Amino acid sequence: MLELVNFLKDMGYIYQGSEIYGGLANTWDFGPAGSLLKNNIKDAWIKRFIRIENNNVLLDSAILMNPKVWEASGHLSTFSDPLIDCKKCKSRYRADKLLEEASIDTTHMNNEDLVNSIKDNNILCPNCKSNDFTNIRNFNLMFKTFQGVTEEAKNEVYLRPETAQGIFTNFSNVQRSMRLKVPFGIGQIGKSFRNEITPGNFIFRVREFDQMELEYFCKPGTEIKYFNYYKDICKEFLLSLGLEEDKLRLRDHTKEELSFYSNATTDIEYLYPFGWGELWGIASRTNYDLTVHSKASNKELSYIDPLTNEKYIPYVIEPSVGVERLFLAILSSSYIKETLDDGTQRELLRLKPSLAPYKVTVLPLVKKYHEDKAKLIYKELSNNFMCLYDDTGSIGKRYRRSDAIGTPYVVTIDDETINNDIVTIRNRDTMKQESININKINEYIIKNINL
RNA sequence: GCAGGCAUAGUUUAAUGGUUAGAAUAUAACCUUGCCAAGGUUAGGAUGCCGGUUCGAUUCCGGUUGCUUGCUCCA
Repeated sequence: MLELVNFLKDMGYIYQGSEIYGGLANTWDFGPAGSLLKNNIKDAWIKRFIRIENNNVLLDSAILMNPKVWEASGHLSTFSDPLIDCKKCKSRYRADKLLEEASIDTTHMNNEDLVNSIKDNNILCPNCKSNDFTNIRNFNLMFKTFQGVTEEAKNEVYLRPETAQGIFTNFSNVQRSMRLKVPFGIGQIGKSFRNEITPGNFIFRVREFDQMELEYFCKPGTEIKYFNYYKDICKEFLLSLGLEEDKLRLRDHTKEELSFYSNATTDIEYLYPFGWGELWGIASRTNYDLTVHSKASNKELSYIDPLTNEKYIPYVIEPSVGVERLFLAILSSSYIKETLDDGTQRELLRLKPSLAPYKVTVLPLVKKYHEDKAKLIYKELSNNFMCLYDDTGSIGKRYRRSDAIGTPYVVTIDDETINNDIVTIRNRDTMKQESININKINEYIIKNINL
């Protein structure tokens, strides 16, 4: 993992956030190569879940929303933990967890009840066995900020902890303006923010992250069919991005584990360098979200079937994946240490060509003879792909550098190019070289890259 | 948030209470080279940050920040 982090920094993929000021915990910046890869991942998702699935559409809703949204969705109350500290040994616990461990039902308790119950039942600190606890402090996972010029409570707003609520609140707008018939889906890619207690594992758990969420609305009773359908295409999508089948597993949530609003949830997990971790959550959320928003806003959020005139609140299937987690999974599986014939090792990224930040590296075989022509070809190819130009060091070194950053093709310009317009193009995966006319380069690459 | 460990060029590292902190690799320039990390010359680049002890601190002490292992937690 540490090797990968260093390598990614070296290749311009990921740097630590605010590095020159000593960093800021768990923030990461995506460099030139990383930001291109991130965009390619998002493009691939849009292609598969919005373009190819014909009845799905895209949305880009605001990060800041009316606080009533979070009240209605339950995030203000249930998205927070009641934390208490032991005054003696400074250990920190969740008050409800402490009581539940003593088999006490906390379902309807507020903070005051929890404190009293801990006292009444003489619950001891599991660490030092004392019974001297602080009061409960609510730790809400949502970031709070202020809208407007004064920091008054009435202007409090939250950074969204998920993109989904922007979809639910726009359900009617989207359905009517695009004249959509159930079943249909609304997808969104955007930043979400969670003030996690314990972030870590590089970019796996961060406080600021990109989500790619789809809410697929369907008729009640058909949700399991679509739930299974999306489980399949999510997995198929991951395989198409180059993840290994034996590093993926589907894990169904048990009844106890299921969120209160869900009747089925499956996590697709990936075997990261640090172990198995959740990559993609696919949840059947019933009609919970639209129902609570309909009640809280006093707006009709149901759908009338145009054929049967049946009126219902649609059920929803939600496949939700974090871009950073997918990014890390893709890089983990493409990062390869290869031992060469002479015994030396090299590191490279064997990225799928469609995801590679740069598609072609253009090299003049000898700088002083071939530079002008090479630059001309580089400029021409840049009309169609992200390209890199490299004229420093030996030709072999430049081939290797191109491989390291994950570029699938190298075009080399030599005397043949100057005299006859013939270049050498080399494929990283097959290591095969071909001589082709400069007019055929575009065609050659498009043919081999599934854009 | 608690407890422990760690912190020297981009990376891997050496050394030291006292002269200019040494190397490898990477990077850049020039020469050479005509298809897979060749060679030569040269250049830039480091003791995380703040404070204390001391004539003098990268070294000792305290704090802080970051990383890391365990605990806690992850609707």
